Amino acid sequence: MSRDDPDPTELATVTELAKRRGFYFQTAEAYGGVGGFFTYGPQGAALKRNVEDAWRDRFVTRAGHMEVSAPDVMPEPVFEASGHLDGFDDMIVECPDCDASHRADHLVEDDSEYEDAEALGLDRVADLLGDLDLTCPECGASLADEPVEEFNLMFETDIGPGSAQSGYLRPETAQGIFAEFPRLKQYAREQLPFGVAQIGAAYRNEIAPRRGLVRVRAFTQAELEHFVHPEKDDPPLDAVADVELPLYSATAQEGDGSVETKTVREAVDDGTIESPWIAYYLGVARDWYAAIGVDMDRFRYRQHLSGERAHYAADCWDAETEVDGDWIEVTGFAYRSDYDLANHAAHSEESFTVFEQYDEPKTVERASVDPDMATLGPEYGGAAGDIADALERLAERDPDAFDAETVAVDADGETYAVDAEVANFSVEAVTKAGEHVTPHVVEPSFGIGRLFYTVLAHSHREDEVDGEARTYLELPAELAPTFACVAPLVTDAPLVERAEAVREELRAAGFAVDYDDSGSIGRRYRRQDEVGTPVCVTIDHETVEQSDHDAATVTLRDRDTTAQARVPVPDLVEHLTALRAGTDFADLLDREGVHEV
RNA sequence: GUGCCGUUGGUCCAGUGGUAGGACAUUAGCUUCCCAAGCUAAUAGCCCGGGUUCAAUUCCCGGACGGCACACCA
Repeated sequence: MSRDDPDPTELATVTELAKRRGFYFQTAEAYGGVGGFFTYGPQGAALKRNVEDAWRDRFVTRAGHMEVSAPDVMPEPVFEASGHLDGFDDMIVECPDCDASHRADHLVEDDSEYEDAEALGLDRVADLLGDLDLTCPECGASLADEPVEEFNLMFETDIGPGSAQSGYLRPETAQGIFAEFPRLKQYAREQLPFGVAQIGAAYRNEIAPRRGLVRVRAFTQAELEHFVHPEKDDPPLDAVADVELPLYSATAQEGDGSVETKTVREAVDDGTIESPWIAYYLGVARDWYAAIGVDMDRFRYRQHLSGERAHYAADCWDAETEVDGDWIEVTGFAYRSDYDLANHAAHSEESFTVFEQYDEPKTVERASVDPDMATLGPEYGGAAGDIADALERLAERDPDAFDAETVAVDADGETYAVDAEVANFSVEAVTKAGEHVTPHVVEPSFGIGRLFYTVLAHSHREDEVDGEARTYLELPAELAPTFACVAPLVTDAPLVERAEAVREELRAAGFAVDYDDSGSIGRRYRRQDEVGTPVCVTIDHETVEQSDHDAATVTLRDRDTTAQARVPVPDLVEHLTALRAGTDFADLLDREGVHEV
């Protein structure tokens, strides 16, 4: 399957397999189901966990970053600061004739000079619909007197009894990192750069959940917030310089261009990717996607068009995979500058900067005042405080003003002539040890559910074995929910006993092992194939008859090729460990004690 | 959220104004003994609420859920 050959039934195939084999299914089906919510079944939960572990391994452990776990519910002020409370609001107006609903703010923007109609508020936008004589784009009916309703994509909840405090289910995990930045920077000893990751649930009350796991109301995100110095930190580009990226640039999307493959280095040098940090992560992520089983023929990086880019993001790329004939966004890579930290700093009392010490302290001359409030207070009453502040600003701006007998300052709209002596003006040498820096943020934000869905779809295979149709999941061994299935060839007591012993041994060694002694061996192999179990271990008569019990051999059967090899039982753990780490089944045959069947 | 279509064992489907049938799957037994074989048997279903009717899984209305299109996707 390639992008030239989309399969419109892929969604149906994956959904059917998912339900039947316990990967995922709709939540609360017993109660009619609920839109946009899915429950991961036994195989799915294991596969999802393995995807998360693979992500953690690559983007946290190997990168030396830290991982945190914040609550799903955060208090309202967090989302006031992040902009979600306003920005996540949609202003909806319904057409009285055809019932189509539209974004009222967009209609106003299209027909007026306003660029951000949402900021005008509900009432004003409702008035504008009438003032501008706006009509329904669908049927042309007048929208003049229609009510404009607010729809917030965040789930709201009350914290504590009564209406004490409002909280929201987080619409992205990122804010749980930004809001805790003051603590996290302490932990990182204020040393840039450092990265903080989080894997967790996020919630959006989508208007129209769609297409299985693609658009849901509760989903798992894996986000990394890499805090870097705005000028001084550069990514280790050399590590990924030669990684080839399928890039679908904004220019290509606007013209008749197509996906162009460039190395990370080329894309940075020719300016296709503006931010070296983003380029770095596109490179790291590309190899990671390939490793977890994303089909690279059905993968691309798409640059955001200028219109869809958030205003704070200098450069923004999405990783997209093709499933069921459509491209879906699985990761967003954004250079968020200091947008988030600056906003939290403005809304809270905490400091969201790190203190960067100079190599050498710098001494600068600074003019300052120390107004004599005992004089100012009685003389100017309530204005005294503002006058003192004004004097201070004036000292910084225009120190010469204090040379005169009296100083003129503006406060509260009036000009006051203050005795220069009362201001206590002085110029002193101040030693600066460093400065406060608001870090910039590089954010790769992964949608685990969509990746999970992509991996399922892209690993799905159909072939024929001995004239019989077969379906299997070609999952990377590292990701397989069940790693091995142990099976007695037939249900004779000695074979069953031996098989159970092997099963226990492998489980004790840390493998996810299934056991199956039902029906014919072929049927059992097919069952495991369907959930992507990489290897089956079969105990046969030969196993129990072999005189040297410790050297008895079993059959290993490979999922992808159905090839078989005989290996001694004592070597099983070693061989399976190698397979799980990515060794090819064919390479097992070169190992001592192993032979082909 | 709007429009169209749909919802029948675990899964995929057929069908009916008098409460249902297949295929696959599952379980048990026989058989077979390294790739979904065969035979026998068993388990298991009409999305929810209201209406029309002697009788509704079937017809009508509403809801939930799903698919497609449009809208939406910070």
